Amino acid sequence: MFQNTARPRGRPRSFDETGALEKATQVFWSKGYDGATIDDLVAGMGVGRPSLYAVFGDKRAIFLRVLKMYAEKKGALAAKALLSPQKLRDSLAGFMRYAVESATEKGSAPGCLLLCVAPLVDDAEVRKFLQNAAAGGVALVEGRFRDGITAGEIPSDFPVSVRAIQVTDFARGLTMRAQIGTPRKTLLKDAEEAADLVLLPRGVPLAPGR
Amino acid sequence: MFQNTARPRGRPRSFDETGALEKATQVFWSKGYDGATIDDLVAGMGVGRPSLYAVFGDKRAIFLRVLKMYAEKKGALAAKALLSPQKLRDSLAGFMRYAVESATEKGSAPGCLLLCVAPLVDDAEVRKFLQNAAAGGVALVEGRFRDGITAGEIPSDFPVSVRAIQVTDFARGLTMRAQIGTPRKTLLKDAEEAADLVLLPRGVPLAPGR
DNA sequence: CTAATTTAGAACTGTTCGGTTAGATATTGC
DNA sequence: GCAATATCTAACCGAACAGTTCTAAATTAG
Repeated sequence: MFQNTARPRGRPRSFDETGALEKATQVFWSKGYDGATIDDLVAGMGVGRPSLYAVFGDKRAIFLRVLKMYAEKKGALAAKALLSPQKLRDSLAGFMRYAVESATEKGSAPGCLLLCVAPLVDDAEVRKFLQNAAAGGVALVEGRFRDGITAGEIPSDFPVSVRAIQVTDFARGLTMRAQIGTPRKTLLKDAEEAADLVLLPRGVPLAPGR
Repeated sequence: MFQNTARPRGRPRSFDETGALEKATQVFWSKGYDGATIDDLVAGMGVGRPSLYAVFGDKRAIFLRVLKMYAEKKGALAAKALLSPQKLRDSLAGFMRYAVESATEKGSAPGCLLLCVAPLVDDAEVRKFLQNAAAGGVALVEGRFRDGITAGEIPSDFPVSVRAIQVTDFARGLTMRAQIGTPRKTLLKDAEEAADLVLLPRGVPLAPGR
């Protein structure tokens, strides 16, 4: 019944398109954009060279598709971590914990494709995509803060926009430290501290006059 | 009188060694490590190909020297921004402002060699260097916090270590956002907000029970 | 002025890379 | 079974690249 698209005529492909892209993600992730050669992709994706060009296009096209797939998956999981029903503080901690965990995953290179690899690609479309993705992340956190206001977890004058940006900056910082080899355990602890920090009430300055 | 090293015998060099390394910094900064070819370095440094190999060694060796020179310069300026005699809050803001300003400098690529380029280099020595540099940055901020305690700007139970890490994480986040094209003005404003945040007193939780 | 020494410039070499082409292989339609 | 179609394997091609070599130029020592 699900044979909706009648099997195409010629020799069937020996690879799965999205599966190949997921493998390509690993290649770009571990070798970077410039560092990844076509041969690396051919080997890593399990797709023959001519098929690679025919099906996906050149390296840039593959990278863009990888980037979009990666961002979608990562965004969905981040949203899940952030929006699952729990206390605000735990939502924020979960969000940053997720950043740390995915950046320190065994089997993948440390760091994050969106944060550590893609920004180095000198390409207008990539840049634009990253800006949108970043804005989306902030919006997600902002939304959670606003829900927190509705739920009475934080006061209605809580500086939502500012703190949302700070949460994402923290996630960036944690991810970058993952990339240079900071152990997961350390980063998870720092994520908890960060969650506490961004919820502190806007203060009277510490030594007011000096 | 300062002709301490008697002029060497052969044909004099047509380039200045540290000057060439500074130009190499720009090359790596704008093109990344993998993206920079020897020809790029030859052109950018104003050094002939054979001289480049004779004097500096291969690309990796050049990069390591560039990295050390860059870190030394950047570290000194960061320390200056952080330790100049002013209120603690302004020191911290100055530190992060400096991160933003150097990451959004006109004429250089956005971002930071230590943060955006070097971590992608898959090399044990580079990794080690980056870890030390990161630790040095935290230590610098910690020192400033401790001075603040001595000066009575913050209470003696201020969580120095935690907040120092958070300051550096913020600087990382701001720098990464610079790289994807966030305008300097925005980042400078965020740096100020970050300085305020990391000085907030360790709080009683907002809605204590839930 | 001449020989020795060091760098500069240009050309050379083997390798890797991106992208394409040609022939073999597997599948569908009839 | 046979033609048509689509993919796979392998080889190929020109360009770019890293690293070296060879020769010309600039300087010092004597």
